[in-house]
Amino acid sequence: MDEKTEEKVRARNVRRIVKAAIAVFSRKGFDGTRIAEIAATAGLPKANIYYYFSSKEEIYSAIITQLIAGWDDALSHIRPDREPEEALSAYIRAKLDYSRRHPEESRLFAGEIIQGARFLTRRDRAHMRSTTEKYVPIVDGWIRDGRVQAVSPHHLFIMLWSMTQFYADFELLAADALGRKKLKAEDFEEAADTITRTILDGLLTPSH
Amino acid sequence: MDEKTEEKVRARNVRRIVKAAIAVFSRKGFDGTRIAEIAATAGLPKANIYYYFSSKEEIYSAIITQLIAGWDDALSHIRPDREPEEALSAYIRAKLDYSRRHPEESRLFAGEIIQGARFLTRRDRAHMRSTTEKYVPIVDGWIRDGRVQAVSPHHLFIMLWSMTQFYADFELLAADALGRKKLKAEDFEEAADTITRTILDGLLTPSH
DNA sequence: ACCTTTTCTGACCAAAAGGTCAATTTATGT
DNA sequence: ACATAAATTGACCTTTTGGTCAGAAAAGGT
Repeated sequence: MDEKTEEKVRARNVRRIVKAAIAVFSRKGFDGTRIAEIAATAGLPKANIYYYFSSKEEIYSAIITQLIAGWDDALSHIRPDREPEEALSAYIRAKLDYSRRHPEESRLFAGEIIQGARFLTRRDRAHMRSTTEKYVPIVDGWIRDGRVQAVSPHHLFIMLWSMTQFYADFELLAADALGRKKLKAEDFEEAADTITRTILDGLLTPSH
Repeated sequence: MDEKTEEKVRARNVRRIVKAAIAVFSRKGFDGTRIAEIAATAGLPKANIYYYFSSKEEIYSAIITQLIAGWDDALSHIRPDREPEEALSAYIRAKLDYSRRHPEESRLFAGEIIQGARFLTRRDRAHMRSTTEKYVPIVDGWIRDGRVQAVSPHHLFIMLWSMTQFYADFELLAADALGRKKLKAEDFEEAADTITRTILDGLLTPSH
């Protein structure tokens, strides 16, 4: 093995292929993606792709599952058993930050959902569902304690999710609206501020 | 002509084809769509499609342009030179209502943007841009008059757009989150209420 | 009735794309 | 050094697909 890295050949190539696949799938969608293009991007001959993956769908599904796990990691450090103000503000920032740093994965996933989640497994869906449900009682608790207005936690999460995703998934529209060619880090900053301020002001009960 | 309708054959078939194409494109995306499937959905032989349209791209582009015009119509009756409360609340409801009634077009457009707006013409983009810009000074005026908090109008529009689109574009996620199989009209109602209340409470200055 | 224009459609084609395979090369353990 | 397993790859196959076309059938006008 004359490679510098100690990494096993298999692991390295799988990683290369997945990375290339994310780039292509996110730009072209599942149907628009050509295995030949993934191969070219990864710098491998097409047949070699099929040595590691048995089909286009297998690559795609692997990416989706890995991506959902990534979201968990990104959000797991958020401890919502804190002040609603802090917890929500941290959530918004973390989510927006994740969208900014992983726009390709974000778009890939968005495309998958828009087209009916053809390859999203039952397990993946259940996993997402249960993650949401974990946070619902916390918000309900805040409402019971009179710390936040009585809103549907589910709709609240949908609102937060939609706004934070938008800047990555529809970057093109957001950039157009802001008169930019491409979004900058400061645009994400301003987005976080605006969302946080508006939502929190609207949500927190006057007494706080 | 032994058809009952007075409609010209050409107009009728073009309409049929476009309708079928919207259904298929929205589910499969541009690359995933097969002309044969559009033909089958429209109840016409494939070759007949090519009598009316010269390529797949032509059908697709026609739909996109028509769709953007539709948005204008849906939103033109909103007169934002009213109270911010009324204007924004009407905007949210109209936009959400449009999303609910035209989910296919909505998703078709979302897919197009996510994949880099490959077929969105310069004119279409400019048109969208200028529509946004038309509303910016109004919000700025509200801020100057101290009626709403000082927020970036652009980010505000992005927030409104993202939330109202979400229920159509990512209906699957929203339905999962709400524990439904498919969104009902009442879910859209509740969404409108939640969004309106939260955003307005956060936006309006305390004195109002 | 006759001519012109529009519409219709089965058959066909070339290119593209997912996937296969057998033969070869490279790594690994002993 | 040798044997076995892992990795590589060009050539190839099959199916799919966007698009074409020539001739037939309706429609429309006079």
